[in-house]
Amino acid sequence: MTQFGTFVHTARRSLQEADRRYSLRQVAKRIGVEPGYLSKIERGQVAPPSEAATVRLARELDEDPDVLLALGGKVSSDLQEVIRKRPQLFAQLIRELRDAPDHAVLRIVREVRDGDW
Amino acid sequence: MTQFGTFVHTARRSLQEADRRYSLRQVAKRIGVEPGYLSKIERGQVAPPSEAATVRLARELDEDPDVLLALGGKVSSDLQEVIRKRPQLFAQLIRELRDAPDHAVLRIVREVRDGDW
DNA sequence: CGTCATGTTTCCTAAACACTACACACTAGC
DNA sequence: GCTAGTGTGTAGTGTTTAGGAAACATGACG
Repeated sequence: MTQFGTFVHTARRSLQEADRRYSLRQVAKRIGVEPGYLSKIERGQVAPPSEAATVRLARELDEDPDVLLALGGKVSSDLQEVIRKRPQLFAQLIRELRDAPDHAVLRIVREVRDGDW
Repeated sequence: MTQFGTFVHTARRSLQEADRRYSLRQVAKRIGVEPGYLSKIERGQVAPPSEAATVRLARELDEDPDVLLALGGKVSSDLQEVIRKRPQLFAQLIRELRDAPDHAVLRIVREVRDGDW
């Protein structure tokens, strides 16, 4: 699970090259955690942070929150809520799509967005 | 969150009417928890149990595990795993379907099952 | 009456989670 | 050389999760 740390570290360093406001300390301050904690996160010395902190971090680093949450082994609670409201329906759908290729899922997304229901 | 307890209690009582093997104590024993604990669960005196225990309970009471998990405020970890493997794709899909009517989602499920990708 | 079996109550806890506090060592720039 | 800023190491904290143990009260029935 050090995927998370590496990803964050890399993303931050990359931003830091161009802008020194992306030091570990400053990022930590902006997302509201202690520097020592962020340091440990980046080096995988502790588990990925809470959902809230992960989302703040993703925003700060201009990364997709859902992706970062996934790397942290989590699923956004608003997605979970959608599923919990109609568990049978969504459980069925998601299991059905487990092995579907990306393009098939994408086609469905578009189909739905063009809202023909 | 006493929805969970009430649901379990009602389901168990209903089974118990026809079959006295569905006493609280016996069910507790079969799903591997202490009677006192199940008692508290049914009366909402404690939070819903872990995913594993919830699934065992659902099976025992012949209820849909996904539904019972939902009542307990959880989402099955195998569903979460599917999402975590392709977070952007599934996050998009699920958010798109948040307000879609049941029949629209069902149509998609069927479409996918008839696997035309 | 005694003894099962039922559900309930009280008290306790081990482990995991999500962090903070603070001192330390290094370096970069003026 | 100083100081402002950088990242790191160690230790400890409060909270939540997920229950277990054991005693208690009630009723059924043989």
